[in-house]
Amino acid sequence: MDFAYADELNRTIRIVALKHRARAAALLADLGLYPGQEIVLLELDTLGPRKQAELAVSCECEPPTVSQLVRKLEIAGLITRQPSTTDARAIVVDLTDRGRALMGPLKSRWIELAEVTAAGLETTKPDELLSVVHELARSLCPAAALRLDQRFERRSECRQRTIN
Amino acid sequence: MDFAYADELNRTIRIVALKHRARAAALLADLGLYPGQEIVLLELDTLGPRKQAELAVSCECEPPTVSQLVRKLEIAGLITRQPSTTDARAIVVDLTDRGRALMGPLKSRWIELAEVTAAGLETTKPDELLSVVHELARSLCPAAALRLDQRFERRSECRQRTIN
DNA sequence: TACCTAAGATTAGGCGCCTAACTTCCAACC
DNA sequence: GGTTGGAAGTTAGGCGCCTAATCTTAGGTA
Repeated sequence: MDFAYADELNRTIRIVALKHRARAAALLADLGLYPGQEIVLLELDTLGPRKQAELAVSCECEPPTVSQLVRKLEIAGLITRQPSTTDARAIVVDLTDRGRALMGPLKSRWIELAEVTAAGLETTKPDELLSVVHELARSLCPAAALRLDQRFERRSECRQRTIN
Repeated sequence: MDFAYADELNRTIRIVALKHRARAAALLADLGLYPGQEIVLLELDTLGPRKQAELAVSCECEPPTVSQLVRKLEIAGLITRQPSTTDARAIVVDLTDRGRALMGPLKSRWIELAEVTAAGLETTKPDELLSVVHELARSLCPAAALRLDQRFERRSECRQRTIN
């Protein structure tokens, strides 16, 4: 691979990463959330109460990160942390009513973020976009991509069919 | 747009962002660099000595960020900071010999990062990959995408031609 | 000349994210 | 039943990145 291509690819991915996060930050700001926290909330909403260790896996970040995220979300009154009844080491995290009440607005911002992200597509179709980004994820972290596959099983099957 | 699509798109982009940065961190670690610093060095190498304000623009980050990056790179002995002769407010940053000596290894890691990133592509061709990611950048931050266009003028013209 | 807006840079403080090191507890094994 | 290896969680410290506020200087205008 030549340097020019590599440079452009790396730079562009970096910009997408930076700006996607910045957009998220702007959209989440008036909910009192910082980017990263929304993942935890969305996770708890769709999968139910979970131990922090499980959250770390499904949020694709390390235990210390989830530890801090969860602490601040608890202070904000959006989640509860209760020691597990079956494992004295584990802590089970769940949404509070305030947290659940936030999910509506949060989900609509989440959709808005994706819309803004895909708004400038001209030659690329939505399915193709998802396919390409997903291949990137698979390339950079097979384990994470696999977890994404499991989560979005039906859609990814559809994509497989249209590709083959 | 439905929530399932938005969720998958946002999550996947987030994972790509996280893992791309993690890969960069791993590759840069034994050069004594942290991700973010390489951009400054690459910038100085290709564009020559520049004021911090200019670096902030071309590195796509804010002045305080560049201020800290530059301070640490100076401590590391990779760059110099000298007050501008024409503007008493400005500081001109340049590579030292040690910094220049690092560019070879740095560029090869940069290529390696892009190779790893694109290694898992099956159905997507390199040009298509760049095109899609670039459309994402354009969508999220037109100004940044425009600056990328100027930087990689020839390649982006080629892409335009193959698309139209 | 004096003024005043804007630009360049820094500091302070906060966020997510990481690794390394530590504590507590589970569970399997001798 | 005591021992040991690993899992869950936290703390400490460091990184890039951000916004807001501050200071100094540049450069046009009254």
